[in-house]
Amino acid sequence: MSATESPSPSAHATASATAPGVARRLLALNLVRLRAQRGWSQEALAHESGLHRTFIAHVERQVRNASIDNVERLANALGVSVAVMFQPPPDPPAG
Amino acid sequence: MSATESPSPSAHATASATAPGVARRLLALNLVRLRAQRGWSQEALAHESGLHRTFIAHVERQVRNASIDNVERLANALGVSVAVMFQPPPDPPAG
DNA sequence: TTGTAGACTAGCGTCGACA
DNA sequence: CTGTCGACGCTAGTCTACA
Repeated sequence: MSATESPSPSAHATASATAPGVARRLLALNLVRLRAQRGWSQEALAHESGLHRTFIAHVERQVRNASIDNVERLANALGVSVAVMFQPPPDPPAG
Repeated sequence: MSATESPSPSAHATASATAPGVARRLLALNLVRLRAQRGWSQEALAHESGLHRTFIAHVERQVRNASIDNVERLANALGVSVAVMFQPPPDPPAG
């Protein structure tokens, strides 16, 4: 592991990188969207994911930063992959 | 919001769904892979992501369940999207 | 049905040190 | 350079209750 060959990797903040909070937003957006597609209520999703109702509400409002373990549980309840939870919206409303 | 139209959505545990812990594993796998591609050490990635060295080590060993905010920071440091962190491996060595 | 507040527990995430 | 233990602060996550 000769990482010493690695030159100075920038500083520690790549401006071109993703903006902070996008993950939380994407998660919330996809969460509401997917949940609406199932026609489930927050309570239903909470039951399916085995989490609490208040927690689901907070995640959708982006007032809470969920952990991987729970994000996976949410995706699992929605029948989707964990990766799609952070996927950008399918496409904007064209009409 | 007439979620009442939604009948019994299974029970609460879809066996066909993703197995528990895949997210943690995928994150660890991609983390090591991406980090190796950059030729960075755990310490370097820790510096880039603004996180602690011990935390990076734990995540790679799957002994820790990181939160979205930190996963995004990791992906950010690696210059990739948060979704790719949970993406399955490209493909195994065919040789 | 959903949002929010308050209190509580469990675990995340940091730091320092050693193998 | 990397893995791991001990201690500590902070907040994720739960539960109850009200608007």
